[in-house]
Amino acid sequence: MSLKVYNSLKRQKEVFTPINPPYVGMYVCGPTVSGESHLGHARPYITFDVLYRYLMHLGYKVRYVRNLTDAGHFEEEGREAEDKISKKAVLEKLEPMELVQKYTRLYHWAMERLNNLPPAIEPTATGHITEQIEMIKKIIADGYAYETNGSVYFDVEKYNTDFSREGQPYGILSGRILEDQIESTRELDNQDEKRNKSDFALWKNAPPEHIMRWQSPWGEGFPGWHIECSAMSRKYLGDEFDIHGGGMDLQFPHHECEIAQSAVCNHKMMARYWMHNNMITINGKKMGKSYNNVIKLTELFSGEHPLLTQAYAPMTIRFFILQSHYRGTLDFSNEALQGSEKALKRLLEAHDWLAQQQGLGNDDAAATDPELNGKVDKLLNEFTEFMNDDINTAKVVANMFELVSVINAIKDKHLPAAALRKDIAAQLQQQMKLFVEDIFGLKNERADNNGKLDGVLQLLIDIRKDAKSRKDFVTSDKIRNELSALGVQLKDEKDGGMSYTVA
RNA sequence: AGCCGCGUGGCCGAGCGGAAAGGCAGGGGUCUGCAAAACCUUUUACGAUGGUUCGAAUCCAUCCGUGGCGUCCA
Repeated sequence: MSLKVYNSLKRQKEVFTPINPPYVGMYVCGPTVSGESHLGHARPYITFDVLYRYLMHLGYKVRYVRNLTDAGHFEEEGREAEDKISKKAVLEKLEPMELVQKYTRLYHWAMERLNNLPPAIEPTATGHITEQIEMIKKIIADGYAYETNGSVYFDVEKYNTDFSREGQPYGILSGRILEDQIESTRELDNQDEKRNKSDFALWKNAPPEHIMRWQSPWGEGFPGWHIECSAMSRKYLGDEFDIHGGGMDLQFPHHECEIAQSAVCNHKMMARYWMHNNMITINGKKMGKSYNNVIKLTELFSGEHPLLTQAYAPMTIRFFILQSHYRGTLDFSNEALQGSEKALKRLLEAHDWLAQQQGLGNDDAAATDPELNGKVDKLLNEFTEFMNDDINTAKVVANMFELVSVINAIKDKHLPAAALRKDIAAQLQQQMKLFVEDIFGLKNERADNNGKLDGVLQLLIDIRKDAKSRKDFVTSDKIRNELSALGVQLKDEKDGGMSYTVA
């Protein structure tokens, strides 16, 4: 059975066939590092991280490219118009690079906390000005762009006319018809510089106070909003690559413009499979700057935001996102996050216990419970089946929980461990580890302290056991309650054992 | 205006033509010195109205609500 993904370009699920197996090229639109990442940004990065991990698990050699936008229309968050910023930045001697570095570091920190693997290449727009200029020159030379007052615009109408004949009209990805849009575009700055309203900027002339500027054949300026992705994906993945991903809101105009620019330069549809994740909503609305409903990742991790009743761990966020399918909207609320927090805790505790077991299962297959074996086997096999069906992590999670019930039943001896066949038990351990840790990237966030904490707690557990055996409940309760107040929960187990979890 | 999309229990979410996954919360129970955890068990749902079909949450139509794009934003 092979992997199928929903291709936005074709509006249907398709079998994934790489252009040059076993190599896979994947480009995902990264953040603009002029501000902090928020919960909404976490979704595409987690979604495509899981896809990246899954593709590698399938044996593909993946080159994952995710850009950093650090040039162009730039403003630090919390401030207003661009020119004000530039002026203020000049007055305060604030280097654009300072902003970029600050937010890049924060972004990398958040990605690591969310346990997203770093992409193979993380190119920056400022590092590829030359490539962008070269691409723009080529587009002008071919007659699909024109210069006005030091700015360069892409001629969308000409492109649409010519490339429609090649079966690639402008709007092919988002299903828009150019004629329908011409009437509908709103007023923008410098609209009079464009031949048509639907034209978009490839290069913008920089006004004197603009602090980010580069020399170009058209004077000092900065690149347009879409050209970097065309230039950088081409440089690192070639004229035609396998997967292009990003948020649904980028489909139009960003990805549409990328396609047009690349098509002029390479005469190819740049990517075969276009994958778009849906939005995270908060009270039903997209989380975004313009709605003033943004919860930054730092705020989420610390709990410091008026909309938050508590802090949420990065793994809780990751799990919350994986509990839904990436193409559906996901609605944020404290109640939902709290639900995920508890669910994840239960999943990881069962998973940890399972991972520690040795020699689980019964050698004597005849003495095992065929119904149980069949159930576990089926649930495990479906992991792959669901992932192959357009990365349905929600269904995989559902199966994981059915297995958690089985695992806990064995742990608590409600089910005899001997009911499970040896090979099924081994498969259970192997598959749970593979999917929970390697593919979903979930891990216990217990602080790593070289086992010192564990030693200390083991001592307290021994003292408590001792006290209990003497029926000295004052002492045993004191240990339990005071540890609880410190965020360490002791759990008495069936066989007289004790374990703990750190909140 | 237009172009896409969505509306499933208290909450979050799968399913997308054949008896409504899973998680959280709530109820009852087992276990426990008491708890917690765990396990068992259980209440509650397909926006509305028509249609197609032997059969619809799933297809079609209309309506209502709502979101995204359209404009910097994942």
